[in-house]
Amino acid sequence: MAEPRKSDRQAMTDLERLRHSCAHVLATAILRFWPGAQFAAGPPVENGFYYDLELEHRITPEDLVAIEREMKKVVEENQLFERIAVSREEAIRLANEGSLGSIGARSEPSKFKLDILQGISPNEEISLYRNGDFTDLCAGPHVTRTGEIGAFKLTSVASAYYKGDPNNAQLQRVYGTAFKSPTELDAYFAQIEEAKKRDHRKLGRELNLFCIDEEVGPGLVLWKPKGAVIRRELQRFISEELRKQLYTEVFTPHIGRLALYRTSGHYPYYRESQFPPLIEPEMLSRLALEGCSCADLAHKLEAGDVDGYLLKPMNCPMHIKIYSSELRSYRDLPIRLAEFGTVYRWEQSGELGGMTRVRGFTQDDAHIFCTEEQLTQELQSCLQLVLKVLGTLGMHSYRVRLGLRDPNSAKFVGASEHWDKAEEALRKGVEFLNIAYTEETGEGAFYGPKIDFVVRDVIGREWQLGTVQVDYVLPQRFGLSYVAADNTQRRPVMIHRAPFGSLERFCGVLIEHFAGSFPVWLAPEQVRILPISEKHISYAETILNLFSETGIRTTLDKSSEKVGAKIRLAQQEKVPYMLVLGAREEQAGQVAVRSRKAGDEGAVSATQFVERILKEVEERQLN
RNA sequence: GCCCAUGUAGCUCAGUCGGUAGAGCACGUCCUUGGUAAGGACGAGGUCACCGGUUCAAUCCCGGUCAUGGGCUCCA
Repeated sequence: MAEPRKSDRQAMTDLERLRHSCAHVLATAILRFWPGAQFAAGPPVENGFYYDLELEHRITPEDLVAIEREMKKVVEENQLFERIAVSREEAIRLANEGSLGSIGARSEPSKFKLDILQGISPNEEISLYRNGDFTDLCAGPHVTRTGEIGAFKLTSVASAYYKGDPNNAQLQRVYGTAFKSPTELDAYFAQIEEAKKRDHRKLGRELNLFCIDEEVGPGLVLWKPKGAVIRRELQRFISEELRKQLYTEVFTPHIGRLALYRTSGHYPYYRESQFPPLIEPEMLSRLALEGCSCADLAHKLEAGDVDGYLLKPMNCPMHIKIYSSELRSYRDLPIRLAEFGTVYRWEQSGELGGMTRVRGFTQDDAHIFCTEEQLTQELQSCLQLVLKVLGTLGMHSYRVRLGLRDPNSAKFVGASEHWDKAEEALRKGVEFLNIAYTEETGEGAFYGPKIDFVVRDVIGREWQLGTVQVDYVLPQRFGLSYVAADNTQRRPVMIHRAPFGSLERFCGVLIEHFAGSFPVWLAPEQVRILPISEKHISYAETILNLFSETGIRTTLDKSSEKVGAKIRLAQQEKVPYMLVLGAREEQAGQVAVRSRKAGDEGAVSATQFVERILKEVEERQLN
């Protein structure tokens, strides 16, 4: 489940060593075209390697072809990779004369290499690697000769900031991949092609699940009838579980006063990730008369001189207000408020994509208000719920991340003793459930640590789905309290949790997980009736009515196509069950069952088949 | 937001070295009534993303905008 984290270079696998060496070959080839290119870092990555470089010329896809040809030559030259240990002074001297990440000395120093050198600790040995006439500052290791790189391909060029910091220089990043043999390379690309077929954006369109309309807005999902069925079934599933666990459901509006989010701290600290505030019409007119500029308005909003409404970026402040609307006793706790709450966030335009990264989404949200003593137990229940959800859907390839605060970052608020308690409670929770997890600093929410369930999509990107978070900060900011047994006012602790995370993202991942072939309980269309000819339509309608009355989502294909064509269409649309109805079935009162997966299953009585489907739905079978 | 690429019919894509466009699938009508992955004929469909420039003439060349895709950054 958990990926081994790439740490020290000595731990490089053979494949990583090969790919890292290929990055050097890439640099060698690029320098033959542009000797002045400044190289930064060129590590192996999950599916290949890249090398970052600064170069005035923009590398085009055509350039990649030419570079690839040149790389082939370097491989054919079968150059020896030679390790050279040097003193720090010598390395700095070479960097200053431009000889690192370079073919020979140059007029400009190797500035990135120089900077990297500065970061190497004094007790660490500094090494260079040379292949042919290309020398690079590099800890290695490498393959022995360039000829060992059996097969490679450059895949794309993108931009990246030096050391990932947007304040640094913007570099060009050339991506590629490499394998020991051409067979493996081909298999890799074939697998990518295969994965693309289950891309939720493609399937979402083909299966009419959802669409995103330019005029409605980027990152705003329209759930079409078939997608809506899936979403409704997922919501129903969650609601059932919540009822069992004594949650209560609430509804809250989509907008709220800016003041609310000032108290919570979402505004103005996260204002760049929110839709800008809505200003009351009267206020807007008055400001216009005063000749207020946009800059003034922004300033007034930030300073709190002008109020407005915010499209809600989170549900918690509203749920907090429901909590504080009554006097609470320790006897009432825990109070568990759940809502499928739609929130809006201004995600950066370059980050939007399909259903996995959107600007408006619905969380299967809930907030639990409890005493500190109840915290551990509640966290365990929440984590169990997430596991139940993922288990029911057969999703087993996820990793669990415990997101902690970064003590050096100003992003995190709240007392450190609260963070410690919260982190400890979460750690206990995952350990109690015996889940493998990794701890990552800086991955916490601003108000507290969290457990995230992270999955990968078809192109290997990671997405956070389910999340369980502990929060001491918001109860304090909103002055929440309950009356304890000793008649003192105590502060409750809050848990934020969402087993799906967001319905949009979860559905996107789910489409890919099932490759569009949803289990019966989720399938938008569960049964399609295929009469052999028009003569059998009236029998087909009888069957349709019988099925529809039981709540089974059934349709009838009345088209004048032959059964073969009807079957083909139903298969393409991934309908789990087809019922072929002709004279034989009509006479016997039966239905000929064909399943999406197993094909022709023979005839059974209609009621028998209804029972089978109802059972599969009831048990949420994964078939 | 940044870098690169892309934008032609509902979908997948051709095409025009500048003279306002084409295929397959889907869709509609008709014929066909066929037993487990494509029966046939005809037809309708496009301001070639949008705005501006160059030109006698722009879908094509140039500039800008928007959107999509891949990265980067960010992510409550």
